[in-house]
Amino acid sequence: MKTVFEVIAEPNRRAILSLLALSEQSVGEIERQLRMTQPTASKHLRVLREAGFVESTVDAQRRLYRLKPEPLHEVDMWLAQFRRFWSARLDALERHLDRVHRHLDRSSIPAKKKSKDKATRPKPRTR
Amino acid sequence: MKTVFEVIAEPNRRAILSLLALSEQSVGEIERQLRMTQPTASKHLRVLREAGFVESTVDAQRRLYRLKPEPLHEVDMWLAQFRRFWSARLDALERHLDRVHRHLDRSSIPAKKKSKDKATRPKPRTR
DNA sequence: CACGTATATACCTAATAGAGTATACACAAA
DNA sequence: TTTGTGTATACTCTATTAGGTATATACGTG
Repeated sequence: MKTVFEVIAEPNRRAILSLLALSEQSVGEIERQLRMTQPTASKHLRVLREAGFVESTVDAQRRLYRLKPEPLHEVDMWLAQFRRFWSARLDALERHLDRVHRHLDRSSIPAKKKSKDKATRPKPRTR
Repeated sequence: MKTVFEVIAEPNRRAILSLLALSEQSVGEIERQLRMTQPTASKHLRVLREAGFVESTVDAQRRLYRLKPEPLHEVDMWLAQFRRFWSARLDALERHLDRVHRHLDRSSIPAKKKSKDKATRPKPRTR
């Protein structure tokens, strides 16, 4: 079975998920709103269902699909390890580390964050 | 160029990103830690670089790669539309809506959240 | 310069995915 | 039962992708 990341790599599937985030939809409604053929919609829904992103209930001839959040939550948790790189709180931390760094350098000229100061890089070496 | 979602669909690339979340690494360090051949590492790094996930600086023969957060932030923002499905705050909202719903139904027996009450579903129809 | 190290790239191949078309199946209305 | 509607699936075709091997390029050392 596909990983959650492979599942959301496909644009039509992401579109279906966004649609289902608004409300449950039948296959036909999805087809029409997203301008895809019926087999294409059904096939993507199958992938989403098998990966746990959606579930369906029968309503006469129709199948009503709705979102199940677990796999998306999993993606969210994977992202956790990177959040400090863009959260506002890190900006503050970075500024703090910059200040400390400049202090340790005893440089009177305030260094830019992206300083290419040779001394801070590991020595070239041969293995 | 690949979408951010296609980029992170590949497990080796996700592993590289996780590694770079810890600290910048040379190609050789990535190869060894993730047990991939050198060309494989270089090729994945190229994809990551072209999509803006990483940047590299030259250090003698080595290239040091480090994370750039923008594309991952983009994924995070895409997820926003789904967060209400798993956030604690929604649980409260759902309970609230359930209460309201039961009240409108004038049902004396507390209905379960997943009630399959026919009356709440759209009528079958022919187009 | 010759040689070793680090990385990038070209080329080939196998596997896979997604679209399209046709068809099967389930249900409902007449 | 016949017919129309809604959905799933089988089959085929094409394009893309990732890995492997070989090679090119850049740099450093002696």
